[in-house]
Amino acid sequence: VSRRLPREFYSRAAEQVAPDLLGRIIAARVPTGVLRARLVEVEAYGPADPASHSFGGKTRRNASMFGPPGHLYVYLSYGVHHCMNLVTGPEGEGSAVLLRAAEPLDGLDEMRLRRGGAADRDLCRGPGRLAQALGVDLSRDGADVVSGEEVWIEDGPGIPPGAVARTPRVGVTRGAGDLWRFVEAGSSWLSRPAP
DNA sequence: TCCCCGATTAACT
DNA sequence: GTTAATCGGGGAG
Repeated sequence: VSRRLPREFYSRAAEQVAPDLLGRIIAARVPTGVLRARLVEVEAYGPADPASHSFGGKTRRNASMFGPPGHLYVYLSYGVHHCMNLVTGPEGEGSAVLLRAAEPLDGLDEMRLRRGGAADRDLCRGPGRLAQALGVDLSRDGADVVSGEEVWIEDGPGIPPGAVARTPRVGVTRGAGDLWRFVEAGSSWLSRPAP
C-alpha cells in the first residue's frame, strides 16, 4: 500500500529533495479516476539561484513558491504550457523542484485524451506534457500535496543513488553551470537523454 | 506603455 | 533546423 510522503520530506533543500523524488509516484485525481506516473526527471531551483522564478523576489505569479513546503507551484510557460513544481525548503525561501518527466502508470486512456492522442512515450515526456497529461493547470497552483485530494506524491522504492545522473538544467541560461537536473540514468521516459 | 525574454511544444521546411 | 502560439515580469522610455 502506497502512502504519501510527509511534509518533512519537502522541507529540505531543493537539491536534496529532487533526487529523492525519482522513482516516486505522482497521482492526480480527475473526474474519471486517479492518474499515476513514476517520476524519472526533475530539476532543483534553490534560493539565490539566478535561474529560479523566485530570484527577483515574490510576485503574484510565484507567490506559492514562497509558501510552505509540500505545495504545488504551477506557472504558465511561454503563455501556452503549464509547468508543475513542488515547493521545498523552509517557508519564505522560494525554492522548488520542477517535475519534468515521468513514466505513465495508471489512467493511460485518460492521459491520451488529454494529450490529444499522443504516443504513450510522449504522454509525460517534458514538463508541459506531464502537466497536461495529469490535468494540472493554474487552478492547482498552491494545492497541498501532503493533505490535499487533487494531486499528491506516493511513497515508493525510489531509486538507488548510483542510478541517478546529474546534468545542467534544460533551457536555463543564467545558472547554466549548476548540475541540478536529476534523472534516472538510462530511462527511456526522459525529455532528453542524459549525456 | 512598449519591448524583449523565457524552467516549452507542435507543426513546419 | 525553424517558427508560431501567447502570457507575465522587468527594464527602458
